[in-house]
Amino acid sequence: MARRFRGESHHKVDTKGRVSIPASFRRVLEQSDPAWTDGLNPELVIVYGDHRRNYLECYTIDAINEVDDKIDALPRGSVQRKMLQRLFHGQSFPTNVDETGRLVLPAKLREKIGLDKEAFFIAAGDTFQIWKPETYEEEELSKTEAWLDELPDDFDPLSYLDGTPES
Amino acid sequence: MARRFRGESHHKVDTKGRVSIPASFRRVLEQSDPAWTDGLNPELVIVYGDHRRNYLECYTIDAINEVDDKIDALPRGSVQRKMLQRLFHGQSFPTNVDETGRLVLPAKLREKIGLDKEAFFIAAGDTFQIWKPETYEEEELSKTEAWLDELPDDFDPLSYLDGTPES
DNA sequence: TTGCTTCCCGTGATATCCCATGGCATCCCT
DNA sequence: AGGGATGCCATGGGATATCACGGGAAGCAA
Repeated sequence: MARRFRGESHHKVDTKGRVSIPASFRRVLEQSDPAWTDGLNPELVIVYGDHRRNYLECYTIDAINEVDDKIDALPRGSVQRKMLQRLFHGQSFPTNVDETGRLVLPAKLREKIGLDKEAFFIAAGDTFQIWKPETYEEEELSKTEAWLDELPDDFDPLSYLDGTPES
Repeated sequence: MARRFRGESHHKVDTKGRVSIPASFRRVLEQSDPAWTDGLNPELVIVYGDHRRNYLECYTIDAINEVDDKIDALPRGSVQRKMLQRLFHGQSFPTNVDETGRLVLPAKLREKIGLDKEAFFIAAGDTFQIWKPETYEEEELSKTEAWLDELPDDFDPLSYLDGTPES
């Protein structure tokens, strides 16, 4: 397993759809792109998914290759394979970080998640996500809170790490 | 394995049946045509299939060669071999991208899938498909949704990748 | 001729590339 | 510990190349 993304931050989106990605994320993208060598710009794949997904998920080359390999392993013609191909091959956008460490998000993608002047980045293991800040706050934070509220006051999420069965 | 197609987009079909291929798809077609060198126009094979298929499936040269090899490996005279030959050799149309990055779809093919003024392109692994936009939206998107709707709200299709048993 | 197909040329709209700047954090020298 | 000097980082703007798309004219066949 290559390096992991870590952290969260906000960045401006300019009129051309350009947005700086967190500098630390760039290091991970570089390490996880087999074709990358010093001086080059790392590639990545943005999966935007169907209409109900309201954020962009960014995959390193290693991560997307892993997904592709697994899709290839599914039986040709199976529903699952078709669906996953549609999701990961069809509803995705391959791109690369530019010279100055930015990503350009096509209008289509910005509109899809309602991105305007600002974008919110958050790490998620070997991928990271791009959200419209308002969406994230309203939907995701409240979800997490609701989840935590259901648990006993003194509950420590860490206990999940050791294979505690789900509630 | 050569490069993969990725992404989806809409393009105009003019009165002559010409339609631009997504620029990124062209790069894949070039890489996957053994005869291609800079300046040339890549070849490809359009498989249109029997009457029940309502889209066109486009194969790179490498991809179609792979299919052909597999067909050749089947026992001569077997039903499977005959059917596959009919589908991939008979019901297909070899062509090439033109100078300006377009494909010319003969009237026969356009009529078969009801193509009119606009075409929808979507990647599917090592091939891509051309749909009449309305057909795709009505038939395929609803299928995908039905599939997703059956799943729990917070279900991630990715979990299929790790050998989760079928529901 | 009438209808296709093929080739060549033109054009507006993006997308991409290249260059520029202000703000921090770090390093280094004294 | 001051006080640059240095370098990465986030952001902006203009120039240029590419793309999607349309139209005309030549070639060819019925």
